[in-house]
Amino acid sequence: MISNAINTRKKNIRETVLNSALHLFTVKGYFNTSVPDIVKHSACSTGSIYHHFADKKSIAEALYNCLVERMETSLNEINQNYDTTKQRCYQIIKLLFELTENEPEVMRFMLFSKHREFIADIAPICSTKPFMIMRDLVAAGMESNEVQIMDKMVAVSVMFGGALRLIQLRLDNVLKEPVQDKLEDVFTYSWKAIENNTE
Amino acid sequence: MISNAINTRKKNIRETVLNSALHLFTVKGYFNTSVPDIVKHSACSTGSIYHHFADKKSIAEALYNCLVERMETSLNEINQNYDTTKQRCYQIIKLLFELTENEPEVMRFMLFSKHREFIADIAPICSTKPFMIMRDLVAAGMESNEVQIMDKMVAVSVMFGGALRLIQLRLDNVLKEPVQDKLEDVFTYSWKAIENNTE
DNA sequence: GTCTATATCCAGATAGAC
DNA sequence: GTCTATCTGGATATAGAC
Repeated sequence: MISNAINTRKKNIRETVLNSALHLFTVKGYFNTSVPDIVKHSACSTGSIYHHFADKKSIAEALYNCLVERMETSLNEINQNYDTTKQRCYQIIKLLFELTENEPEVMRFMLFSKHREFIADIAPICSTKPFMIMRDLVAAGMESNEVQIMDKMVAVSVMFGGALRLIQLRLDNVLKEPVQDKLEDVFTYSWKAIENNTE
Repeated sequence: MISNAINTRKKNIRETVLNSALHLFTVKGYFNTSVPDIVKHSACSTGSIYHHFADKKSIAEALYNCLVERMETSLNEINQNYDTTKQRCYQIIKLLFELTENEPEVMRFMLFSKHREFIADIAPICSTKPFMIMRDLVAAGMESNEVQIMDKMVAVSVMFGGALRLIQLRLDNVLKEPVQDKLEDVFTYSWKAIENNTE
């Protein structure tokens, strides 16, 4: 789930701990989760955990980097498999919505934890790398005349802001239905906002 | 700043503490702020603080309720002073953008702290009351034919998602310019997404 | 109502056997 | 590499003088 480690058979403490941490961090929050909590949930000993991770903070960091990397890979795949900006944007929202329903914990941790509160020097670049892919994607759409010329930050925010907002509402359980039910709608309207129809 | 207390002259510990707490919570985060930190910053003693607040959590609660209430008032004022959905949406985004630049701490605390992590029983209704005002506003726009008929959650998310996303980028310092510079653009494009032009 | 001094608890982290 | 037992600091919260 977390890593695509090679040695899947031998009990991998690192991975076990990361899975427990992901669960506990998203359910109780980082600060409400103690290392003893992780010990209990993962059934790994304190000693083992501290053998594999320098400290509690490092667990969160490893988790974060791992998930961001996975997201980056998925986004790059979408860029390879689809050619128009419109298709790519659609696929990205689809991916985000699927993740929200299938792995809400992952989504919650990636999008809505305040990482800066517990990860000391989060590389601002890394933190926003998936964001940058999306921004560049929209910018490319402007060059190919698919998207209206406008401020790039505005374009990417308008294109994905609605979907991200829906995800948040869903994770907060304000939205009761699966967020996928809204996929076609939210894409259609968000795209309508930025598309260039003065062809 | 925080409260409109009557007795502004006599040193008001409650208010002083709330101001310090807002500052510290947004800069360092709730969990990285200790009561001794608040003691130092506010220059109020531990004893005084615990005389006015049951515990640390209660400080955050008081702060949160106070800010949400203020926001609610502002939104209601906008509803009174403007009649079309379009104008109201514009004014709401304008308000949010002004708050972002003038009182970024307030904005950060309201929009992006994970309150559920530290406020025990946050009334889900209260937590989303400003959200509900916005939703109802957009819904009213559908009845008056200003806004296309669509799922209300989708509509409110698309209408305000872009602006909220820009605010987040600004608070995270990814966006370097004042977010107001984007006001006209983000409103224009977001509104374009949901407006009804089959009049 | 405000203060200082202090009790209590438990988190994060380490030591050292196996 | 994994474990149990334990240290230590600092956090929340209280006691009690003024």
